Amino acid sequence: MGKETTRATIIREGARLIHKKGFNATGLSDILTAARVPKGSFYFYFKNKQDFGLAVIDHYAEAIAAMSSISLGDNNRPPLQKLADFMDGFTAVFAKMDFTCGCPIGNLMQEMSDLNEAFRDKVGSVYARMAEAIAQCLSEAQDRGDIPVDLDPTQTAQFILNCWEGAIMHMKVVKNDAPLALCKRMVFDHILNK
Amino acid sequence: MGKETTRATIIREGARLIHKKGFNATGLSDILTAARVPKGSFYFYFKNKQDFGLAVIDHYAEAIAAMSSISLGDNNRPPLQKLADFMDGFTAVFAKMDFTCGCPIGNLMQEMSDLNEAFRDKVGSVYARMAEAIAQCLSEAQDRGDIPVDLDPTQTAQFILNCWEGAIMHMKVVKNDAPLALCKRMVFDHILNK
DNA sequence: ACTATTATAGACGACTGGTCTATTATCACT
DNA sequence: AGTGATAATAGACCAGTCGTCTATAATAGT
Repeated sequence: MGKETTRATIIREGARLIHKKGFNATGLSDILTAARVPKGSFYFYFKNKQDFGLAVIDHYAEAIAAMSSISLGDNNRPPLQKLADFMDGFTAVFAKMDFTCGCPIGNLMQEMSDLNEAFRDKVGSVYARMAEAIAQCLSEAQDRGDIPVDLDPTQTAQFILNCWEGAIMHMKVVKNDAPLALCKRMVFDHILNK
Repeated sequence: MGKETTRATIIREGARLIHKKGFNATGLSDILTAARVPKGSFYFYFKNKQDFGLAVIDHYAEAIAAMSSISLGDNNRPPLQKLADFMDGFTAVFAKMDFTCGCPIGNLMQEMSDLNEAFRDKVGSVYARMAEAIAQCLSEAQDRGDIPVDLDPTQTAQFILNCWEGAIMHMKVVKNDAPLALCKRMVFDHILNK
């Protein structure tokens, strides 16, 4: 890979700032200063701020997919261990950021769903893909008899992801990993426990 | 009393708009136009926008407490029924708003925790009080032998509230009550089921 | 070497944000 | 009623917003 394109730099810096401060609280000037790209270039690469925001969501989706596949994609481990690794992996990432920022997709779901239909559609489909990845994992666990047969993998995955996002939200307030640890324990002890 | 209402009107309209669009996306002009209060008056009643925002959080706290006590405060019903009523009550409110807006406290937790320490402290304590109300209810249920003895009411309440907030967040994207219904079912079938 | 295209540069405008000072209306009390 | 204090309003103010525009520089294709 050669050097990063200007467009990619804008997206990367924009993603970082939007993750930290939210979409509306982040100005184009902030982003362009951070990316050391002049304002005039921005409108060469993007139609407007919304168009740019949608590209940032794609960036988040890729980052989350990459991060998730480290744990959920490791088929040398049993499915429930993959799910535990998934949670532990993200917990470690959040800890490294001092429990700030939270989930970029979750943040945009909250902030933008009622403000912008295009955002809502896009974050919704990213969220659905995250749930599918977990559902796939649960399905494998069920095939091996590791979790109860009466659990619907799709529904259960959806619930677990929602719990997890709720825990992340709470984490942003208390600034420690207790909500994440609690979520993991409750899910494994009471939902996935045979 | 007349002076009180002007201030109260600003808070009420501000709370409505901030609930709908978020704190940063809501301008003072929007609020003051809606409240039919001239712009100059605002800084007579509030020190600045942050000071105003904190007052709006208090307003939300009161509204949520009032709404919660309808269900959780009705001691003629068994505790688990109170919790079910609590969920059903909020589900009905959300349905009436076409599943927009979500939880005003949850929204501000997401949006403001990393932007403003005073907001973080205040929404955090409101959130804690919500969890305590549920914990109290679970404790009653435990005393009656309605839920397993090994459940810690405080921790369990925290988990349930986080799940619920995660479900609300998801609701805002899918625009139906499925995440709320799923949350209720999973909590009652797998966490509180003896 | 000479156009076309791609990309950079940043001034500029129309508008909105929150904030503040000056001014007017209202009230309590002699 | 007249006076002083307080309640409330009016609107100026400027920094900052997104977005547009024209001018310039670098690169590619013939």
